[in-house]
Amino acid sequence: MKIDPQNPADLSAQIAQAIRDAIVSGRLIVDERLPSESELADQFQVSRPTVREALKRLAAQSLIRTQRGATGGAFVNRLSFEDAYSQQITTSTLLLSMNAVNFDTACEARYALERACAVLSAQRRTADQLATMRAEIFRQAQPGLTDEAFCASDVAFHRALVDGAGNPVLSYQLAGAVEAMQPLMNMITFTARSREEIIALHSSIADALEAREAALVDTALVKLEAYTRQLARDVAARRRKTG
Amino acid sequence: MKIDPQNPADLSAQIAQAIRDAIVSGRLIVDERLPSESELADQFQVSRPTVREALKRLAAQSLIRTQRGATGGAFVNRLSFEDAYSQQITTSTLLLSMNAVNFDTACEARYALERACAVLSAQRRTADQLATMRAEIFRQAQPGLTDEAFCASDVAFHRALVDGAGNPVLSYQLAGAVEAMQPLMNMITFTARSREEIIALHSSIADALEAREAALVDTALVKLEAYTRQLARDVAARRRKTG
DNA sequence: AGACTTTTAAATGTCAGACAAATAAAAAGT
DNA sequence: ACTTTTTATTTGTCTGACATTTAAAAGTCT
Repeated sequence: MKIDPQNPADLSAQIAQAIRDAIVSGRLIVDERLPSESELADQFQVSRPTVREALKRLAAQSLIRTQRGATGGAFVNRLSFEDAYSQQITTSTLLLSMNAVNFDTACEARYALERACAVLSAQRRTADQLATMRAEIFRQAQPGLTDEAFCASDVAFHRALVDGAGNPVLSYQLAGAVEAMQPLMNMITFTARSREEIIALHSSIADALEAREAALVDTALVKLEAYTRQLARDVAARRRKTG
Repeated sequence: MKIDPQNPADLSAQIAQAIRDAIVSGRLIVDERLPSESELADQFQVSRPTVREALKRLAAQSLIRTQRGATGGAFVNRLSFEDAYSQQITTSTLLLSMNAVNFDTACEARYALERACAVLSAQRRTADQLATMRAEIFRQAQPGLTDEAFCASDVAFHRALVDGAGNPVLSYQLAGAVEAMQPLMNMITFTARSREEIIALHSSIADALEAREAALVDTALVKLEAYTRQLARDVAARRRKTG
């Protein structure tokens, strides 16, 4: 692991990249302890604060974890699916909000991915996952539920649907797409009437999954997508009128 | 923006989180300049190195960029799709390699997502994207092509297919899935015979896209997935025998 | 006056050395 | 043999300084 002191880029960025490469290439393995900060400073011929900046960069990506104390230090972190989820969610959320992604575009992407899961979910969903979905539908039907709580329940419902595919890689990929859309969905304030319609569609999805009918799940999801986009158009139209 | 000095967590992590929250919530907007490191140190009542560690954490997530010089400083970064791609690719790659994800699981996820794109791609692919795919197929047929180059061309082919959907959010989501699998794919050393088969399937995909026949694209992708998994099984079986 | 050069100020990047706090192992004491 | 104390190591933080980059301000020449 070496760096180029002539490189105009930050030393801490170069050091972080060198260590990152070592991890990705497998030269550093999971749970292996990195040299102490002082040793790294010697190795790279830089000061300890510079090394620390590099290590913080890696920590921000969950590539390492640090422990204080006698046997402490920086350890290569096993990137868990959970860590990956949360990173993907922040990235996706920012991407959508900062680039002013069209609602239709985000919606289309989300349902395209979700329908891909639904086929597998119809084959493999567990009784437990189905029960989760039914419970969320029940919660959604409660009168007096706030918009935020309704949306959160919606996310939980779809999360269960996605997890039903029994493929953690798929779940990870979709977590970002589904959750990142929540702020956009929150902008669609639901009337009692539109909630009813959504709950009905959720129910037909659950029914189809219970019967393991992939085609029916797909149909219901297509309808739900169309309805969601319709609601968004209505909100936009109302804004143009009043605003 | 405040932090809790009693919190046992690292001050730099707390500060990073406080600024991150401000960005995600929109209190800090794109291209806005953060206070200088010294000013932040005063605000948070910590030293400048601590502030710097926090800023490096944010820089590692592409949330800010820094500029030196008189009018320099840290600026809120517009997270580009490209930045998001590369982050997703490293995360996905590590996730797959560190968690010893089953090849079948990764493969299933990848093709499920890709088939979701293919439907849209059949409707919207441009002549340019189709030409890219044909060019990659041509490259793949060159004798003497290394395994690495063949795999890279394979990635480019599928990338064009995904981009054909004309939905940047979908492209972003899939970049990780497709590219992260390349190391796993590289483990399947392709014989001349299996290359032929893959090229034939690629051609049928391109033909179907040219004719805008979504169903045919889907069929070809299903075949390609089945064949890929078959190849992986063969390699695994051969390893058990010889190793 | 206008164009060019030099100076200056502000900001990040880096360094050195120090102390605090946490932690586990080693040493001491009961 | 068990408990307590000490000690060494490592990360976390602070202070202060200097280097480097950069743009604006000041100065100079035509």
